[in-house]
Amino acid sequence: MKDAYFPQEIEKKWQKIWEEKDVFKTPDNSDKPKYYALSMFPYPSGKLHMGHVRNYTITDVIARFKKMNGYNVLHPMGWDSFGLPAENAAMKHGANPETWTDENIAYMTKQLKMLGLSYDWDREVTTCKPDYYKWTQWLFLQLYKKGLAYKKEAAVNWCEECGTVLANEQVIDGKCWRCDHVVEKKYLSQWFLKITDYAEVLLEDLDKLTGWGDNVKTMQANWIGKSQGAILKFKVVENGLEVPVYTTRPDTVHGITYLVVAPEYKDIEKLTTPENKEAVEAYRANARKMTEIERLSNDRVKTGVPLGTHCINPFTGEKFPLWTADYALVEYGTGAVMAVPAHDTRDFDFAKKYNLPIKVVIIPDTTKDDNGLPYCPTAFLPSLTEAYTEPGVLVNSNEFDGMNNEDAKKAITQKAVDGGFGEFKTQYRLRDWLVSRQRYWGAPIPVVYCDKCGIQPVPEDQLPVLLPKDVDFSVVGKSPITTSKTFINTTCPCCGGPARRETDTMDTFVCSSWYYLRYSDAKNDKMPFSKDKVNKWLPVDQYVGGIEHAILHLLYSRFFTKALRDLGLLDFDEPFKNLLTQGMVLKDGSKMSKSKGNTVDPDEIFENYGADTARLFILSDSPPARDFDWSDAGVEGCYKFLNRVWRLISSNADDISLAYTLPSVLKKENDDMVRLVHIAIKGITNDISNDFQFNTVISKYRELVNAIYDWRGKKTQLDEEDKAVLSFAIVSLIKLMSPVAVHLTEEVWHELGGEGSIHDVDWPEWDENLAKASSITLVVQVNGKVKDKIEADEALSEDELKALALSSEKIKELTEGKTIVKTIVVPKKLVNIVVK
RNA sequence: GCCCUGGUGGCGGAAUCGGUAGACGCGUCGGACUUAAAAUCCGGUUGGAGUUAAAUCCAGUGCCAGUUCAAGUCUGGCCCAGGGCACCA
Repeated sequence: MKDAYFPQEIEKKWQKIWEEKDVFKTPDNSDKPKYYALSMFPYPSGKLHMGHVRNYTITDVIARFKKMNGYNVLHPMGWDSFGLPAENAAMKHGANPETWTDENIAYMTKQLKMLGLSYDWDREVTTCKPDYYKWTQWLFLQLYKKGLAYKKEAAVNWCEECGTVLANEQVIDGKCWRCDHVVEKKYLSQWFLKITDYAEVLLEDLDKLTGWGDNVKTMQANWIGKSQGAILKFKVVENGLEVPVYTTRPDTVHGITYLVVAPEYKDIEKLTTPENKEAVEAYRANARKMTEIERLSNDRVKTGVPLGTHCINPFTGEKFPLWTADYALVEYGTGAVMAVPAHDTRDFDFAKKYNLPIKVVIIPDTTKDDNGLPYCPTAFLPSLTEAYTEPGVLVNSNEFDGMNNEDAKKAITQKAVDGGFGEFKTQYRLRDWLVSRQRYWGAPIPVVYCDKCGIQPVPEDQLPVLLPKDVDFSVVGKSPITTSKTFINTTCPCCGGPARRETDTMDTFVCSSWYYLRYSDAKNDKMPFSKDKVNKWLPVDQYVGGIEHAILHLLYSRFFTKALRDLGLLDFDEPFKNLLTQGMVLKDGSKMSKSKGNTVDPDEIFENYGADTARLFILSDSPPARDFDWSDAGVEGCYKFLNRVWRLISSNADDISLAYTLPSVLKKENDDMVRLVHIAIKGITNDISNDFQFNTVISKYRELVNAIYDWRGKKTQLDEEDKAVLSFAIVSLIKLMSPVAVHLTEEVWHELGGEGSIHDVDWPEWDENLAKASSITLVVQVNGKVKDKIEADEALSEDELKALALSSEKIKELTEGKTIVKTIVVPKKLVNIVVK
């Protein structure tokens, strides 16, 4: 065995051998239980970044650990390869998006192999290849036939920079998620997937996801945004029309003093009197001009204009005016709001500004005010400098006076139901998912338009609808796909007459909403996947990826799984049983990014230190879920550690044998060493099993290595027993390290005469009786403070421990002349003497 | 404003059940080896008091209370940081 560690040499060698010998193939049929470990697949942007390295290393170690523990592990990889960057690169360099993408995939595949990841490459999935997007299109058609995909004219988010519409989830603070360009509203006819049909079940089933973090579940719950309330309908005095409002506060209905409709409200013209028409039109025109960001900005002063018409409150018979104001949103609820300034901060601000009346109908739930006088609404009113939004009891509310406001919500809505002017209503914030994109590099939406027959799905036997190659990427203001001479004109599948193809492609998030299913049966050319295989492998046992997909990809995938279950394509209802959201990789306290110039190129690390160092380091300093601060010194430290491991083994190689036999009775120092190995096996196994705490796993590698060095350093010559102990320690160490330092351990395994691959051996086991020190350190406290530590036999009884503690000179001194009130004994650990 | 996560040395972080706070590493300081450097090895490193040196003592896990023989850990009330949602009625 060589004296020095040459990672570059051994890593290349083993990567080649593993590939030749198909070490990481996953058989579909096996007696072992299945385990599906999955990393979020990457967009082939060009090169791997450290975030990828972290993500894939975490999943790889999990996959290898599970394999060594007797599971048949599925650990695949693929490419989320449709999307705008490829198209932009094509426009910039005059290349084809496909060529650009293929080159990137080839380069990144090489990098993934250099990292020593245990993928079954036979299951590779590439979303931009026709053999994959054929099935994306097929699934779209199944959704269409079920009424879950539909086209409608709607106000949609438009990014001028990207030249396409965006889903709500892709608009962050009013800006495009990809390019940060301000998003505008446009009225366009677009394709949607009906995710709102699943709003309730997507929310409810979050409870089933016990293997997900609360942060992600809360984000999804907030995004779905369920609220319980009522629809109340108000008759317009002037023309008899009805204006329905959605409210979560039906208990405040007696306090309505005006009503607001959004500027875009559909019936707003009918609700406006001729005298007010001009002012209302001007206000609406102004609202249209404003960007979403301006309109939603929080500190904006509220504005509005009266429409001139009035409604009657069916509860009180009171007449109140209608206004339009842009603090009412057309897309939420009914687009109209009942205003109760006394009990809503927004209405309060508005009423103050326009001098509208404020009527108190809820007061704090107490019978006396600060002066000991009974509360009354008129006394409460002058003190009202802001809306009272807390719980309380009703006043000024006829028969509901004195009722608790929570009870009143139900009672008042019930009265509206009985009177025919209202209903209970559950409202969600979630909108349908806009999936059409006016771009080239995506899966074509498989429909055609016929003047006679309307929208027609492409027959399934004509799939895939291939992307045309004869396109001009230099066009501005429209999708390159529209420049194709061969793509657009086709025949109607229904009447055979002339028809046009849909030129929009699908959001890439559609492609990525089902890729994890395809891995179970990646080469199927009859179906997206067979039901047997998908049911066998899914759900994913451990999914690992970035928190940035907390809503987007993870919500869409959950929706897809539920929809495909309802289509009968699979039998489970959640795709990802356990989710690990890894933290970001930081450098100098901020996220690695090209613009900040603080990136570290994985290639350089592989070249200078080897993949094993990179793997070890990326797992070492922080728990996986937390952000990880990259430090060059830290990399250096991990490299030194691997060298230290190498030297430990190479300098003792002649004394290590894989076929060792440990005698049952050992010398004291050898017994202690064996115990330390058992402690390490137990600790490392538990740390991996328990939330994948790889940082402590690695600190335990170091402790074990330090202990073996210490033990060895005390011996000048080794007898047979010593050699067996050394062999046991070293063999255990390399097995424990094999999921992380995949190449080094394989090399050492073979240098020591091992057969096959260390990655096929079983995970070491520990003996519970040996996984602890031979004696205990008894901690002696006086009044809860540590005062002495005594080595003791662990077999001692409580009374013996107590006696031992009291026999300590130190304790005698401290307790002298004082009364021992109480003595607490924690077996095998601690004695606390309470004195006065 | 609401929700989630977190707050421990110079730094990353460790501490199954409430039971030795600071494992392991980085950095740093000192030493060994060397003509020298690198590499390697050994030792110190929470703060304060104390001592020639040690022993030893006191304080200490964001803040304030509480429960307990014992609190980083449990309870109540705050403060701060990061993230998510938000004129959503």
